[in-house]
Amino acid sequence: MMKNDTDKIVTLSKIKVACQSCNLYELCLPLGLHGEDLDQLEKIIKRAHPLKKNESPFQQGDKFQSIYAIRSGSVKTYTIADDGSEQITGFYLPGELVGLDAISDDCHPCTAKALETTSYCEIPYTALEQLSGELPSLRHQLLKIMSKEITHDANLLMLLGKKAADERLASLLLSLSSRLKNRGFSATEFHLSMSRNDIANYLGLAVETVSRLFTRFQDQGLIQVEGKFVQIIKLEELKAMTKECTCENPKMA
Amino acid sequence: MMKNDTDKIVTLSKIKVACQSCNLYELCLPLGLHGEDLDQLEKIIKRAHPLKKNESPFQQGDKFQSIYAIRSGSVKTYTIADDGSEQITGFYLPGELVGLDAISDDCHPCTAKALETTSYCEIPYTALEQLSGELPSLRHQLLKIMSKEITHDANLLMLLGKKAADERLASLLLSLSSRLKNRGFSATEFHLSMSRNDIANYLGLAVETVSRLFTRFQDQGLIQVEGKFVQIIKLEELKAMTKECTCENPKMA
DNA sequence: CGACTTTTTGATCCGATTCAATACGCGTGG
DNA sequence: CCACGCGTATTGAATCGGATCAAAAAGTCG
Repeated sequence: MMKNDTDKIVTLSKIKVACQSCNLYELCLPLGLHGEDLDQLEKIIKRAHPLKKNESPFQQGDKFQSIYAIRSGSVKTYTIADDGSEQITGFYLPGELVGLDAISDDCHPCTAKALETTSYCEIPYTALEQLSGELPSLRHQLLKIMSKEITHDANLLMLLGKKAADERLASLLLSLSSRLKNRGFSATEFHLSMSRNDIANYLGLAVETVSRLFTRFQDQGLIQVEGKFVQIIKLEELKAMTKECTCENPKMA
Repeated sequence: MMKNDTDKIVTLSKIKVACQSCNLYELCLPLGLHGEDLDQLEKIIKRAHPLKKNESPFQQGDKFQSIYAIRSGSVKTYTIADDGSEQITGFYLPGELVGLDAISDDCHPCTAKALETTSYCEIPYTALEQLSGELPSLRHQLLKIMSKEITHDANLLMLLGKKAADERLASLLLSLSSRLKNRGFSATEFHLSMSRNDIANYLGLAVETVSRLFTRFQDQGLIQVEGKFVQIIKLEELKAMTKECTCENPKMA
């Protein structure tokens, strides 16, 4: 915890530190690598300057070169439709990989943008793919992470497909909570780096609805909100909310 | 085309035929393999009896063993919530891989069920992962396919997140059309193997809405429907529908 | 401090669900 | 072969949730 905050002020010398000594190395790219394997991975990873808020590591349409591992901060990814409207496709927290969706077409299908000051590592993909041929554990983890992304998306699909507005917001809060928890942060108190607008966009709701929901959740004693800070009071009730409310199809076996 | 239909009647001897001589081998698992590489892949693939309608190659919660490649027919995948309601997460057509979402947790997060008589190949995952360490082209394709699944899901997210009912149905029809086209089938005339109920469930709509939309699309001259047979008349207009109707957020840069 | 953006709150409106009923398709058995 | 029954699909009318429109309040930043 000595560096959650200090992390934001990164000097060049600090940046050059190797994965081995990076305090986040077991979070970011949780590849379960050890010893030599880790050495090899380190060789291909580039450490980049931290992004300032609203800066982008890559833009929609850019040629695909690298995967990005978030070390601290957060980013959102979004696609822009022909008419200029944007759709947020995901929020990424420390320890998560951004850009996996670019592998198939060799070109980024979305733009990533920092929601706050964000430091990350860049992993050239060709090298990663090649290296994964040599290291079974790396290969295993990489496939696993991609699979997780698929599962995650599928869940979200379900969420957006048939969930009511309140269930959607509850799901997002729970998702953030559990992901932060996995990375060693508090599961019940955290800071929303994204705006209400971003949340609304992501959940497929109007900003007004999101705002009203936050108020309602608070009135119901489920959470405590103060601007961007959220405290989850009744985790279990929130969970129940996302599950049971499947008010439809109680017919089929 | 000598086997689209005859395919459904598969004798044991036919099943034993190798990938090399399988007329679908370039569709199913489009891995771009040749010669020896293909030989090696063949060794790990199991051919299974075709599924009859409503049969399942795997159930939600089953231990993850294999990936399944559809050769003919189609399946749906769905998850069952605690309350028993089901959410369809995808439809899979010939040449597509089912079960990739199970890699991360080593257990299938959804059930697959045949929508019609369906033949498939079973690919033991451990062997596939290991083999992909030896064959760069296999590794490359596998990652590519998984990435595509992620992109696909993300698109769907966008669709369900903020699209109106008509745009959703249009998107589904277009998705089926383009996927069938890629596999050498007609892009404009096809058979919907899933029920209206399945479609509604997948798109997050009420059955009645789906039904009304089919009628409306037909009235508008966009498609021709006759039960499960669909003919797309105005492909371009359907496409336009899914794009432009992003009536929201015309504000942000 | 003042201009601008983000968030909240209120009132109205519309699309999609829900409820209800009828039509169709298909397999079974008379 | 047709009658029957059950599941699936279509169509109509009423209701409700969330979007939209409008405006005030709270942050943000130069």
